[in-house]
Amino acid sequence: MGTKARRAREKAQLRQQILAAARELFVSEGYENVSMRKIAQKIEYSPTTIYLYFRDKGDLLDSVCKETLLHLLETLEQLTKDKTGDPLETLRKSGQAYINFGLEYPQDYKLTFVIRPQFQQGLGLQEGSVGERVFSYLHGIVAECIRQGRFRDVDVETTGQVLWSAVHGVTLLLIDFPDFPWTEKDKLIDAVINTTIAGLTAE
Amino acid sequence: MGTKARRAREKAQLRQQILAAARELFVSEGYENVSMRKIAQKIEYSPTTIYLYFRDKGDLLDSVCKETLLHLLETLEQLTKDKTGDPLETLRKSGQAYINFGLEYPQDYKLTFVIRPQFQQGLGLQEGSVGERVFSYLHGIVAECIRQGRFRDVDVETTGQVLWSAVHGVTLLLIDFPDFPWTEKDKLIDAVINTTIAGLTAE
DNA sequence: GATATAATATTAACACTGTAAAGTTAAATA
DNA sequence: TATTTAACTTTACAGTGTTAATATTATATC
Repeated sequence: MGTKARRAREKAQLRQQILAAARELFVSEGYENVSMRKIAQKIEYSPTTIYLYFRDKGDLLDSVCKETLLHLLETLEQLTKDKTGDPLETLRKSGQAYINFGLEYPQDYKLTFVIRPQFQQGLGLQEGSVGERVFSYLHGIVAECIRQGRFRDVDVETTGQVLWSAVHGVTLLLIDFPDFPWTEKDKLIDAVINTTIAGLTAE
Repeated sequence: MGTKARRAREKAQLRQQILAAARELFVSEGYENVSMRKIAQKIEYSPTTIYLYFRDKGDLLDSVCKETLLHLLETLEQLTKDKTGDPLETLRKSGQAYINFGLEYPQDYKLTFVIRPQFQQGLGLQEGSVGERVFSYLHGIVAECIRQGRFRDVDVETTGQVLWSAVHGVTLLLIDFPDFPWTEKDKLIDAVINTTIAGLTAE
């Protein structure tokens, strides 16, 4: 009596196929240049079939972004499997990883942190959401730095938000203004991270 | 024989009227939710008349953003009329002013620094452009700080870009994620600016 | 195996989009 | 007054997200 299970599996498969097609097109053509019809064509279904799996185009975007956040979270957590070591160093590496993620998948990053808040609402940060988990990851590291007395300010929230501002800022600028006469990219990234951490530790 | 002059004046007037209508709608409804027809209706002309004054919707956006950059530049320059005083303090005030500008006109800021690079190309930074003038303003202050030996790094470009990353980052985050549990807004802004400047000055 | 039922996919339609081309009207020049 | 020029509008096209109605297919029941 596994037909039911098989059907569910097939349904999930098609859903995933739609999602993959949507992501590919969003990334290559830009969210607003992708029509439901284009996505449908790519998966060889009629346009309205998509609506059986997703509420609307915005829901499709939401789902793509959720995957991206999960990917980011995994990338970050991978990095800090070895809990040992200086938390300041962990923070530095996490910042690097965050920025690198953004630059490696610039369009995915923009979809999640720019386009989505523009069309939908902000990040879903409700209890247990992926977004919330990314932040508690950051908070964990920052809290450990504070616990060891490495930071001037002892406010985890503010400190975390300052860090986020810095990495988000440089990531978006590098993505959005590729023609700007940046100093050598890696030098700039290092400078942003070092400056911010130095500013937080300075007595 | 002032008819020609009057006609030119009228033409410029209508252009300005279109621009004003476009800005109002872009700001209140969002760029992608504004149609040429809506703009036309607002100024009580037919939709295609706009095309006699602007190449296309993107050109309209460009022009709106150029005005915004000019407004930003004036705001910043206003602030530093009195050249006296600590350049570090000037930098601090400029950072504050930049962020405040973004938060006071969030949609205009996003149009210029997010939407435009998405639909058109980046900032127009060619010689003498408004964008270029904003940057040379920043460079001037940073250069003075470096001249007085206040910064660790002596690279004007990198230092300027680090500062821009910080203020751009926090501005966008505050605009894009209004529901995020930010620490008190002014506290965060102060923290970003103080941290960055502290990081740049730390020995 | 035939039939009823449920799941899945499609077709047709609506009101809207940016913008190119052609047509119309009013003003300036000759 | 006739003609050219400028300003503006009408019409049209190909495309958009999405809903409602319809059709098709696969499963469950007899």
